[in-house]
Amino acid sequence: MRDDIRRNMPLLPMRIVTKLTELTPRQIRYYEQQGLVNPARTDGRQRLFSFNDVDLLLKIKSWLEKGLNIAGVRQMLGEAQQVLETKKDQTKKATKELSERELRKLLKRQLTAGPTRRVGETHLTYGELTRFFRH
DNA sequence: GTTCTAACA
DNA sequence: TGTTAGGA
Repeated sequence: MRDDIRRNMPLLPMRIVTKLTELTPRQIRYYEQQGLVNPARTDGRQRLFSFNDVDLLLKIKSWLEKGLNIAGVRQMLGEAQQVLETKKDQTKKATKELSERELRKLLKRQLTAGPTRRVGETHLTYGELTRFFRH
């Protein structure tokens, strides 16, 4: 699979990735700190992202927008990994289905757990989100 | 001009 | 998360 090599080739600097993902450099660096992504480095300090990195950042972004926290995203990534390791073919479809299932599970788990929400950004309130689940 | 790390009126 | 300081 030569295509994988291409997708994993570190080519994109911060500025490009911020435009591609609509994320701030601060957010991207923070996600890296949390172990969600691990972009390559140039001379030892500047980050270089691959197209796969960008894809991953977009997934992370969508998950966070759906109400997951960092821990939730980690679990989603773990799920995706397990699926990839298990089913070597049809991974795309399998991953997506399982992810949707896990997403619901994680959301409910987090909401039941309590206020893990932060002060700053809060589009979704407890009531708005919990009504999608049967209690 | 860009990006990096660390830190917080 | 934003923003700023101080360097590379």
